[in-house]
Amino acid sequence: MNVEVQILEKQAIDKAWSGISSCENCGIRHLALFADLEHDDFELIHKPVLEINKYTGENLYNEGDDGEFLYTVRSGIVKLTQYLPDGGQRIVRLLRTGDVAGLEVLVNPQYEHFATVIRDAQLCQIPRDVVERLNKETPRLHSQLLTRWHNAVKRADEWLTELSTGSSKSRVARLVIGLSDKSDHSCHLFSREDLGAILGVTTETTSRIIAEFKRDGALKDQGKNHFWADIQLLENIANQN
Amino acid sequence: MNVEVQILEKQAIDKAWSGISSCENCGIRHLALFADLEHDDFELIHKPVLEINKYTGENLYNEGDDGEFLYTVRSGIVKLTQYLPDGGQRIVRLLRTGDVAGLEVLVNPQYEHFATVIRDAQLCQIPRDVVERLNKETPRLHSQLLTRWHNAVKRADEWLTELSTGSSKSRVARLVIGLSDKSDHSCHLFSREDLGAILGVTTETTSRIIAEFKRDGALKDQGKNHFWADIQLLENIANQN
DNA sequence: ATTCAGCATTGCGAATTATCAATTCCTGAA
DNA sequence: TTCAGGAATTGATAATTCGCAATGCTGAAT
Repeated sequence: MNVEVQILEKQAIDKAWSGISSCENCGIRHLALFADLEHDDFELIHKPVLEINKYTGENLYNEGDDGEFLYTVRSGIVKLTQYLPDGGQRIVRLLRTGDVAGLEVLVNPQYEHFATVIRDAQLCQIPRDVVERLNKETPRLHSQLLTRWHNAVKRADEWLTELSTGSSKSRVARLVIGLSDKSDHSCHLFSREDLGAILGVTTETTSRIIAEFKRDGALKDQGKNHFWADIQLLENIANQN
Repeated sequence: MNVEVQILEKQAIDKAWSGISSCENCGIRHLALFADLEHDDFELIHKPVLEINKYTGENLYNEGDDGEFLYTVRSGIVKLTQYLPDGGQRIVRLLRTGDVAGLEVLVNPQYEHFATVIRDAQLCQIPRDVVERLNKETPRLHSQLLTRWHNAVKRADEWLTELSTGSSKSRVARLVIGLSDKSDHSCHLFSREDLGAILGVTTETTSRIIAEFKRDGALKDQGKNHFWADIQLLENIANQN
């Protein structure tokens, strides 16, 4: 490697430290893929990691696309969707702060879902090369990767047992609980359509149930899909019927 | 390490090569966790890997148990089940030849499912220590582990989109297709109860639909839950309605 | 403040699925 | 071969959920 290239890379690294994205000093690093990296490891980042903003409704990538980037969610929420041949769709996971979208491209070159922002998000766009290189050169990424995968499976399993088992009412209740902040009872929901696609239930059924929760006082509407949630009551609903 | 221990270990390794379980010469190694290991790596196996037989209905481990072993499925089928607080149960995955049960103990010390044999199985019982040691000492296990996890997620996602979305009839059809051997149209099903727990549907509904498939000629009963399957017809059923 | 478009809600009849209770069918053991 | 017990199937009815259409609500733009 010649000197010029070294300088360019050094600059890129400096930039990464201070400007566009300073992975090493990242505020959410303890949550992120690079949590365990050490100072020297960051020098292996030879391509820029961009910090990007995406707004509700915007798309990160499509199933089948060539997977050039991984995305770490800094804030906001991203949904991963899959479609059936007959057009049926299903949201298979929600990604939140610290989660990674597109992990699969480390194993397979194509994305396996449609990734769409459903709550304004700040993301780190990490070139696949960078992660592959780190994965090859430092063992400190391994355990994070294993943990990530483990987590994805665990969540998928929970999704299945909690959100796809039982009556619609129980399932909506469990979902609402999962989207609630237990400390202050606040709850920010998505469109009824998305909620339905998470639960495998029609938009109307979801709407009816949420409207019922409102009438029963399990949810109090505060506008813009913000609610106050009676967690206890919702848990009762979730565990019966 | 003293000489005696070394000898014991050497014997254990020899045994592993020839007797109880010869991982290096394993007939399904290309499918198994140890696929990429090289000759020297096998010396790192310091505890015996047992080959065990389990019969339908037998249990491998329970959720919450201390995860002492991982199990590679050599033949047969193992179901992984999770329970809801309200008693509802859901089969979240089926493991077949080459799959590993209990991978999660590499990340977390407790099993996350109930693992039960639902078709007579031959298994390799691998002490967690062994895998952890290999994971530490040889990079050749990493990619297998990542691939395994990736696979588990992929399957979980498919399970969700294909087996938990759409009408019961479509879902039963998709499940039957998935359990069919496309080359000879043979299909070996499980109890209606297990099929129901896979699909999140009652035993009776499952039974009715399968009985209907039999009447329609989509399935031809050959006794003991063996069937001949009209894949094409089943696919039509799966993709409509 | 008004308007409009996109969601959310609701009503209603149809279709699906659950539930409970028989029967019938198999299968493995005697 | 017979028999007992578990599993599968079926029936009848209730409960749930869907599908479609109509209506209501909300927030952003004018």
